[in-house]
Amino acid sequence: MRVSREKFAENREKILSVAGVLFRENGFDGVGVADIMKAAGLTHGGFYGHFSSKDELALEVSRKLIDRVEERWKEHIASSPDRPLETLLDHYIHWRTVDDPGGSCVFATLIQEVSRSRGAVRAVFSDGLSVLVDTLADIVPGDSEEERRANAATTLSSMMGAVILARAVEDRGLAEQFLVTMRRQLDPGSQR
Amino acid sequence: MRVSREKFAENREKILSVAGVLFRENGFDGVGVADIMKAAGLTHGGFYGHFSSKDELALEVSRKLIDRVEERWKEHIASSPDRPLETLLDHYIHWRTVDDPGGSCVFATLIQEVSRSRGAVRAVFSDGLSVLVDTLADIVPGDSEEERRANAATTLSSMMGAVILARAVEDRGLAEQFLVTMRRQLDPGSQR
DNA sequence: ATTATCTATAGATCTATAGATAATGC
DNA sequence: ATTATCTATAGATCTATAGATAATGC
Repeated sequence: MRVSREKFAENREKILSVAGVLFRENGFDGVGVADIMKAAGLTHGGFYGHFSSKDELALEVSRKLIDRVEERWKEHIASSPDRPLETLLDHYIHWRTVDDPGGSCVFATLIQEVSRSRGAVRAVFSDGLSVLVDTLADIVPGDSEEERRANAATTLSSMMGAVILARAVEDRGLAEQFLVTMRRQLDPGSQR
Repeated sequence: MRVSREKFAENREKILSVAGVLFRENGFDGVGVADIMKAAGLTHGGFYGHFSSKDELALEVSRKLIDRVEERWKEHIASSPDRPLETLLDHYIHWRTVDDPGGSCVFATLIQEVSRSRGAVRAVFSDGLSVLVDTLADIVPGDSEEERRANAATTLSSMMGAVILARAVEDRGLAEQFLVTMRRQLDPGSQR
């Protein structure tokens, strides 16, 4: 079944898209090429017409998902010039994020697995975090550039830490504690 | 080759111990039974005389490593009655933790993988986090029990978040930023 | 101390699965 | 792009045996 150039490109996007969800839900090691192709409505063997290996797919997906996080953050910030940090925090520290790992921030789902690895994927994640710190440094409170960068670093750790822990606990009340409490603490209107 | 009762028990502990390191370094899915047995100086087949499955081993190892974290935290706290939180933070938010995933806090290495799973291992991790919040609630500042529990939750997220991110970035300067900045921010002597 | 029994381990093997390749078809 | 196939790997099982433990005897 040969397919048009257009359909080929479409299939490739579909593979990238379903892989993005499945990788975030199950980890890179937790999904197989066959699973991904099945979810994309294609057969196993066809995969290698699009990507030379599962690793290459992981790299492309990582790039795409990290770009998406960066874009989204910038959109939230741009959409609310008078309270950009509050808007960003409202979107990030939220049940939606916790309950939909397959559709939210890659870092909150895959950082640990990636940190154990070496190579291109790790580098992409590492750079992505660096960009997020830079982005936060522009909207976080602080009297000097240095202080703002410091605040950006703690804010990033805290945001992601809260979501990661909220996902880990089975007690919804405790999970909520992680979210609500952190949201309140990071609010620049309230303190610090 | 039969082995004395004592040696048998010793072998079991050795398996648990090397598995504890290898799991933290590579993830549960990242090490095989054969790898673990080899590291323990035994052969693959012998494993099933000690544990009925890899899952059972993962559960025992999880229990052991989580108990160890709880104990360590209590020791740090007991060792320094006038500044328990500072002492705990000094030990946790440290290069030692970042650079030795195989020998430090299980949560900082395996939470994401475990969060994706269901079953006994997940439950053990979940309960473990709950215990750590309780532990922190006793030493964190706050005017009411409620406020202390809230502070405990944010402190836990922040501590772990900082270590997780510090491990993820390749730039040592940025990693240090995550650590040093968070250590300073969480210091009860300085603010909040 | 001898003999019989028991059992932890080694090593081989089985089965399922996963990534990857090759042949075929349109 | 499909379908079949290949190869490597991983968890798990099986069998034989070294050698520890238990029962017996002096």
